[in-house]
Amino acid sequence: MGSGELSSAALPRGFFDRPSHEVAPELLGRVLVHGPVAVRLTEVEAYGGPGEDPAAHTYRGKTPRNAVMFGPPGHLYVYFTYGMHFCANLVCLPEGFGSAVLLRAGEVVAGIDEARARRTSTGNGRTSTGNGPAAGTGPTSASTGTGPTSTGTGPAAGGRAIPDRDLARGPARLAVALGLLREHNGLDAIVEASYAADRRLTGVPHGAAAMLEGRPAEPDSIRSGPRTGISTAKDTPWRFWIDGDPTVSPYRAHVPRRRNAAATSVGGASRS
DNA sequence: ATGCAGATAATCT
DNA sequence: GATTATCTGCATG
Repeated sequence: MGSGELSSAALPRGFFDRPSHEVAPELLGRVLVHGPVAVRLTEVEAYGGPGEDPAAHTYRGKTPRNAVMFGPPGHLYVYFTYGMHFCANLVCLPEGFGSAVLLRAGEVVAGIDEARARRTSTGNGRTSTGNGPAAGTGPTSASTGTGPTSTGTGPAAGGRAIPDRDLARGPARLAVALGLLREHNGLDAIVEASYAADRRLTGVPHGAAAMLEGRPAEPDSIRSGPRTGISTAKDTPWRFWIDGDPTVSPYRAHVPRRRNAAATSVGGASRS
């Protein structure tokens, strides 16, 4: 069916009206659409509610930042972290319960040119550190998704092109590829079934999001393990991924960032 | 292939 | 003031 991925039905809100650790594994293989870009989820992490999950943003209760997590299910919780990155979650359980699933990685299945442009340029608040805008002229479409080709096409002299598998490999990269920013915090990812039937979601308007059924991952292919980048609750195996999928991000243990000795010194006469 | 350090700002104590 | 649900480039083996 060619690009059949985008013609799958929309997920109902009830799908997210469950504990996040139950929703998370079933989210693998599903497709999140935002404007022209669609991503097939291959890696996610569940985060629980107040008092039950020390690693969750909601552990200490409701605050202005995590308010969306306490709202109705199926909405996007987008937060800013490390002074430069956005990460996207899908809210679970009914209003009043603060839990969600962090979207850690996926495969871009539509709008690959747009996704690459966002990841390449300084587009979404990304600071182009070392490499400049690369002046990349539009590479070949390769919209079929299949075909591991596209390697040979000129990556623009001077700057190497981002491999397809890395476009949404990691939570911050996934957010950039989908064009999710602060303003999309709270955006509803559940669309009306009638809308899905009429438009077939082949062209979700810019600014709108939609969760599609996609093709759920085979249960036998799902793996689980400890969550990434957290300093607490390291024994809770609430990270789920599709075994063998090249877009799954490598596991990285949390490393306490080495503080600047001068900054922490109490009376430190440390001169720089 | 693996490891480290820097960037950079909102949020919470 | 410390921490952070991270990414990237550069260094080393």
